[in-house]
Amino acid sequence: MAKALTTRAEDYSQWYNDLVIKGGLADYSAVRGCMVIKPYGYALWENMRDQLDKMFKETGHVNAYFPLFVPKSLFEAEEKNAEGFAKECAIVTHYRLKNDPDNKGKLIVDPDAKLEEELIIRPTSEAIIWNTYKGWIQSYRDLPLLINQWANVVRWEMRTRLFLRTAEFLWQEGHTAHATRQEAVDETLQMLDVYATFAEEYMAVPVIKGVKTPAERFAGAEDTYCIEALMQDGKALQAGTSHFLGQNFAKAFDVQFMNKENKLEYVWATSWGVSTRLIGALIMAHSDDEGLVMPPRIAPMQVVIVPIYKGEESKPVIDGKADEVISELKALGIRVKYDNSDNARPGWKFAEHELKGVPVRIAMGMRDIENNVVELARRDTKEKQSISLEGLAGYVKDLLEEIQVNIYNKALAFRTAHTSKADSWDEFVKLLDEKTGFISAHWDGSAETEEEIKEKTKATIRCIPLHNPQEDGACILTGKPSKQRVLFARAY
RNA sequence: CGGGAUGUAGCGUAGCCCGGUUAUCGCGCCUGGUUUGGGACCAGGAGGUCGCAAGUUCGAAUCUUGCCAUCCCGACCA
Repeated sequence: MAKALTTRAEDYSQWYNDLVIKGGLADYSAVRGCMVIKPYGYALWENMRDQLDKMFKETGHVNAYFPLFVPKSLFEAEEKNAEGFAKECAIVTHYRLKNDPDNKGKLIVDPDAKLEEELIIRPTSEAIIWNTYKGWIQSYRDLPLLINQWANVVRWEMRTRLFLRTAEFLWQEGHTAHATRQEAVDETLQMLDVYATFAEEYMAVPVIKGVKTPAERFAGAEDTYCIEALMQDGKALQAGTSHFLGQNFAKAFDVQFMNKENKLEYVWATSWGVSTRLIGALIMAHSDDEGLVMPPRIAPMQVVIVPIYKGEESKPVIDGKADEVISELKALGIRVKYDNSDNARPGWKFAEHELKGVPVRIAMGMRDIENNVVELARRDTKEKQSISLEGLAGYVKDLLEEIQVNIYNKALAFRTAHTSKADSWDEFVKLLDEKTGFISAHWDGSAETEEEIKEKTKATIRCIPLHNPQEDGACILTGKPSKQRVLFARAY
């Protein structure tokens, strides 16, 4: 029991930290508020990224790259956007160091190397991108412009948490320009669907699509759409956002195009992004007290094979059989690792791969080979069974799909069990404290009420779900009339 | 930036109140060997600016002051 994990019940935050660090995904770095993504965590991110990238390309987008630095004058061009991010920006003021004359071996900032204009390290790239788009768009023939960027951004957060909120994080940001409002709105909703599909079908995390209230809206957007996921501690996590930016950025950066009628018009814009925060969502949605649970479709390792040697003479026999199984699995496109390292015994390897969340484990010893079987264990249910070597690869392929579906259903059942309706303030508070999760309740639509509910309970309106049924009701706080329920939760 | 706590080996820790040989223990690490069906065992070994600085003292991990860092709770947030 060398690597005992903290359990969910003992300390949820510690459990999460243990999973990230001991599961080998990431670690704290020497830089305050930043993290190091370790190879296993990065492999997971690469799988997620590749799939998302494929989906972006299928919907007509291309990738490009824009500068890390945003001159302050560009940054401040769209006022609301600038104001929204101003409090969390890292700023470059100088471009040179020099030897400290008073302290040998130390460096100081060279006061002669002060920049005339400060550079903001991008907290998001709207400003630099729209400044660039201005030069790319003249005619309706240049539209739509559908570009995505894979990048890092910096937001100087007060408090950080691995994957969920770090000072620097990896993400993708799509920035599109369209000739009409409708086209831009359609794009915004299309990308929201892409995110929801990715979350549900690949990450096995059920999400609710919705629109944010004005108070929760992205700085500079006309509408912010989001996908909201529920974590096992009953808190919600915003897993992705898609913004309809209207003509705000076009006007701020003077991006106009000549339409078919030979008239100048401002373009319509969207932006949308998901980040490494998705990894945090994945961890908290599926993992258990034994460790991570990786959804097979994006798991860095889908299958691990552990040989169980008995005496030197068994090694070539087992290795030989394992080689056959590995080539069969690989032929079906399955990511498989043969863990024949000699520095850990089988029990240690079992526990280690459970901690890392590998969906399927195959154990092979002489006993199995004599009977033409292997021991197959699935991570999601912890079930073990003996399976014939005949047709094993096909069986594993089907099993991986079954596991994918099963962990999605498990997460969905959890969310269903933690989604309730509240029709009075008392009921609302009670549900929030005792049952936790999403609470569907009436709200009078005012920012003041939203704020007061937040102050009293720490619960925020996560979203107004799309295709929300309309029904008459009374606001849980003020009793004023309301036309629809909105989704409340405490959130990360 | 406000309130609270904590800094001892890669990790987790004892010692501190009440100053006194060579700083404790576990895990991990290295070497050799025996092992391998749920986190092996034996033998040997390496690893420390006790967060930093100053002070008190014959003597400081221990007491005092200052600084730094981290964590938790707020505010902020993908």
